[in-house]
Amino acid sequence: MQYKEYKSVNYAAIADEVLAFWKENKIFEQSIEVREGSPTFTFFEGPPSANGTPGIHHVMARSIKDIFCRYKTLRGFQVKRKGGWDTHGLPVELQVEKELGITKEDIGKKITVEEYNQKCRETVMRFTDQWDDLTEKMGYWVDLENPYITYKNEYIESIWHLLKEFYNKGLLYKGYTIQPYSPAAGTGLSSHELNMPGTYKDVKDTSLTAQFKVIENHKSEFLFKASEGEVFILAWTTTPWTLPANSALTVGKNINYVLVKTFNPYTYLPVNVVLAKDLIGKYFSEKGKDGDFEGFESSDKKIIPWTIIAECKGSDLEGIEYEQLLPYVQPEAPAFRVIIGDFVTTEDGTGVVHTSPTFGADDFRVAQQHGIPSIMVKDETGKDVPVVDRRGRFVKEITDFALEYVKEAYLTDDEKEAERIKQGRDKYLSVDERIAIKLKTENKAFNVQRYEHTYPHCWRTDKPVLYYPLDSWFIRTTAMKDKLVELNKTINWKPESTGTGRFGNWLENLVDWNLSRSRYWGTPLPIWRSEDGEEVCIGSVEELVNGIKHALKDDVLNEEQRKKNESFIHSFTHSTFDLHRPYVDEVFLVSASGKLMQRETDLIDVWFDSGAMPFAQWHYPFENKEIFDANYPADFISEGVDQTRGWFFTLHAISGMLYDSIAFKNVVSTGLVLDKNGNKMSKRLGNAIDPFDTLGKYGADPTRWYMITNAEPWDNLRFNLDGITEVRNKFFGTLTNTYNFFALYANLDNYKMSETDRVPYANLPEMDRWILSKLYTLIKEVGEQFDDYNPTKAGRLVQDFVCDQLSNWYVRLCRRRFWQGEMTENKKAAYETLQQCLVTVAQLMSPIAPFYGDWLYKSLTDSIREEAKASNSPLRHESVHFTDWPTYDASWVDANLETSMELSQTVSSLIHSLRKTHKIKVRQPLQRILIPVLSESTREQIRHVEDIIKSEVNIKAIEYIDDDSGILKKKVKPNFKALGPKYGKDMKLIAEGINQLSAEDLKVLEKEKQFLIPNSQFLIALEDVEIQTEDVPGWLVVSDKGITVALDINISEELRQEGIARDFVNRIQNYRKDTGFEVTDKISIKLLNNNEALTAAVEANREYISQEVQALSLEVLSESPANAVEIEMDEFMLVVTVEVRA
RNA sequence: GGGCUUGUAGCUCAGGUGGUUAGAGCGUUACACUGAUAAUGUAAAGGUCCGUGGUUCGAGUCCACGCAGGCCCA
Repeated sequence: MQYKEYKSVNYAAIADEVLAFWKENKIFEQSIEVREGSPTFTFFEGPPSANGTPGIHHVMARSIKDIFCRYKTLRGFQVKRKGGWDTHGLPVELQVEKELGITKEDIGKKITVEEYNQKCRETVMRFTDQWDDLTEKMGYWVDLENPYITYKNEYIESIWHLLKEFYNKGLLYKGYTIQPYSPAAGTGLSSHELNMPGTYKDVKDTSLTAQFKVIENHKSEFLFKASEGEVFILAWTTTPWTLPANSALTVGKNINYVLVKTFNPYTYLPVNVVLAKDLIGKYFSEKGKDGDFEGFESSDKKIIPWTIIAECKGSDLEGIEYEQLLPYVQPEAPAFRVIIGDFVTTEDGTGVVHTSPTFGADDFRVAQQHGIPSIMVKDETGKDVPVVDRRGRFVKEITDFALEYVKEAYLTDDEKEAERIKQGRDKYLSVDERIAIKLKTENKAFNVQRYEHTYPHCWRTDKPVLYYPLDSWFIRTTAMKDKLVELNKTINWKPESTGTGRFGNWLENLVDWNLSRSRYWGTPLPIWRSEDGEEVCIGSVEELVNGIKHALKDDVLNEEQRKKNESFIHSFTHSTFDLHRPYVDEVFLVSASGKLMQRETDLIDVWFDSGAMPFAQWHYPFENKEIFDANYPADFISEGVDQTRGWFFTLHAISGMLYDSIAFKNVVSTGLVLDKNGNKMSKRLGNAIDPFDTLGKYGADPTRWYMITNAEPWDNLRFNLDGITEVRNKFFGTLTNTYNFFALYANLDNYKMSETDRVPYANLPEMDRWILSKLYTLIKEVGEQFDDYNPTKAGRLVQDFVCDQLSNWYVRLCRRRFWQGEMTENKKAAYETLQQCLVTVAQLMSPIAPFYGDWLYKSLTDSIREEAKASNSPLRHESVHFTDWPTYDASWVDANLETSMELSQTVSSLIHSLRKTHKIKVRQPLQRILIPVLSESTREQIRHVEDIIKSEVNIKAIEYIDDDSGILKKKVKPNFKALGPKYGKDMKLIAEGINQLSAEDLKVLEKEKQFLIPNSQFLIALEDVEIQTEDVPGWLVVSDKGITVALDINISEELRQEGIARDFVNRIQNYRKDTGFEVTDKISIKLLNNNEALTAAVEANREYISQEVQALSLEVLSESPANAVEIEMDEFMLVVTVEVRA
């Protein structure tokens, strides 16, 4: 037996079987070895974190990665894919804390940093077994023998090298970010701490709407033209103490603003103010609208008149300059202008946001984007500091309020009393209140109110937090923004919108990358600093060790520091050192001027870890320079679209900024895997799908095929197990059936393919040429889709070919060729053609369904492997994954033939439809069909496939009628596409005219190629209409896709008898099968003559019947034969004996 | 609140540059076929193309504004 036959197929079992084969023969390793010396195709693995268990979405994401690596291997590239593990970061820390029952506060108290980090290191790799298992079971080929692991010293050393590069280029600097800060506790608060219950409290604060006086110039001209006198922009704040630090006003680009003429409610001076149109009602009463301006001065001033004198968009206000509101401290660069921000709303205030980059996170970001400086003062060491100190007090430069707490809550009762006496008032007035008073008197306040809102408080001191600038280390991405934007344009994004939209916008609005994290488990920032700002950035372990040695020579260090340094040197010489905290914190260096330098305690953002992987995975530049050079940048990466600002960005930023290169050429950003109802999967909700269960039950191939072909990778996938069942039955079932059909008969015929001895094209039957034409077209299109990184379309093409063309048409129509007669050339051609189709399908599908593809390939070709090896022909490979992608050969493609076959399919379908409506079953032969054809080429195309149509629908003859026959009725339809551009508005008239054309008119049109629509001046051309045939009088007619078919349903006696004979054959065949006869058994039949019509039909078709059922004799008896059985036929009762003849 | 994205049959999805009757598979129903048979074929039913406006002779397709879901960011 050349070909294995399979009774029932379990796709999970196939995967297991093939996996065992892969493992035993190291097929993955070989698939890389066989391409040694070929061009490389580089893939970067975005590392998963192994501290969680894998989910079904990982199967999806990794299938995408796997597909293109396999595809490129087939295309002749060597594809190395190094696996990796992401090991640092907050999730690991949180998990450890949860398991130990501790909080961040306890680190260094209940548990040492050393122990804590040790615990993290153990935890993070806890689930690697599960991950490895999934990787294997889903058929993902990635090198897990030598993965990169981000916590390794080598990895960290590479990162340090990169950081030093940034440092040397002046792109790594110490700045600040705005973070929640508790002056009372003297510490920053994490978002976690801010989210603790009870931190947000309702408080009443003094809110203030300030008037910012606009400077008249060309930008603001339109405001002054519309008004007389001074123009102010109104901005609202609940923290008046931040006003001395104001350096910009932010408006919303699309918000509508108005200029209102009115009076200041405190000074009663005439003013013109700008605010959002939607918020007019908050500041002005309806009574004062368009009120009496003239009489205001002499009135009781209870109703302030106002009127709108101009309107504009926020974008019109951009760039307008204004006078500094509280000019205590001058900025170092031009400030005080209107900028655009996306966080402005019209829910509160005036639709204009007072912007202070030192005391607001949004403010900081938007100011940085627009190059607006912060209001800062120099401290005693010359360092820039904000106008509020770390205890929450104004600095001395804010003269009116020097050294006063900005929040009343920071004062004790005693302090308050002392202040009250100093102020000389009955009651202590807070800084906010006194700023309000000051502004009121200076005609700079438009509205002052007590305002109740919720505000976060420090969970330890219960005092309000400040948003305050805290030290942070940054990478100056803004300096290289243009370059990053330019480089991005050379990346092929799938889908494009992620690249231009989400990623492109992100780059356009770039702010400096904040690297600092105040944590314990991560890559330490390799910067050592002295108290007065001398610093060194360490770029390698060697540098560090040299630095330590140098420090030890000096006498700056104390005894303990020396000891710790020596301890590090000791661990280094014994190769037990660790670049994590706390060890690196215990390294003390000495600056050039002989000052002690300690490490900045920050860790770096874990995203830098993953973005550094192109370099760090190879320990570059300390090792593997050649490998790195050959594998940079990546040809292809793929991750979830949520990584756009994560991994995609960090890869891009590091490569772009340091090496002026993109990090990846092609990127597929994938969507989410949702549950079948479109909800996010989560273990908590219990709607998560277990990947191991799924793979075990359905097999990796149907699972992967379903995920890939159901939705394009970048769309969200609604994951439904029923979908896998469908794919399994429809696609894999059909394909396996087709293979089994091939194997069954090939084995019976003892057929064995040869790669060289093939039936030449000239001798191939039409059917074979057709399916091969389809096959070559398929090869081309599938390749194009894979090249375009669209696996969905590639898979769907393969699926359609297998189900619709190969199985439902080629095999179904060619069945006889396989089972009848001796091994003729025709039969040989059928085997060869089918086998070629199947082998090719195995190749084309193998990137998506790697186990099944290999299984199919091997089932089809194992029997000739030895010969193929000997002759070094294409099928010599043990695995489909070593083969070469089939070459597209246009000479096999016959478009004309493909059209013909489509016509035959259409015509057959039409006749089936007619038969059905008239309840004439296919087994009843009919005499003829009539096909009206309007062109000779159509006639030729149908004639080509006449035999196929005839046998498919069981008719004797096909006749054609054309114009000359005179019986053809034609229908004419307007061709809108052609008419539209010519006539436009007159379309309706013309369409009506065309629909009313008579048969005679049509004739004229066809003859003259043009026609004047009656009662109009519209001269239409032949191509302006579509002419179709409609009716054949006296026949049963149906049309579709421009083809009309008429069926002759007269059943002659002869046809009727043939129909009966076919029915008879059918019953005998069923009987043979039910009784368990072998396919090759010859039989004898005895039939009781109990009906003349039946007997006559049998007699008339004796030869046909005998041949079909392999009867050596067929007797009609007048008496019931011995051991007769009764078989029902539509109108008859067969009484027969059917016996095997020896 | 902002950016990106999705919305077509009960379900999952197709529907270049606008062209008048919007398709496929699954599911449902009916019928047929019967040496691929735990397979296969044919057909029927099933649609406010998310909504509202607009552009156009003509809109599922283009534009605007909404609604609903998703992701990321605030």
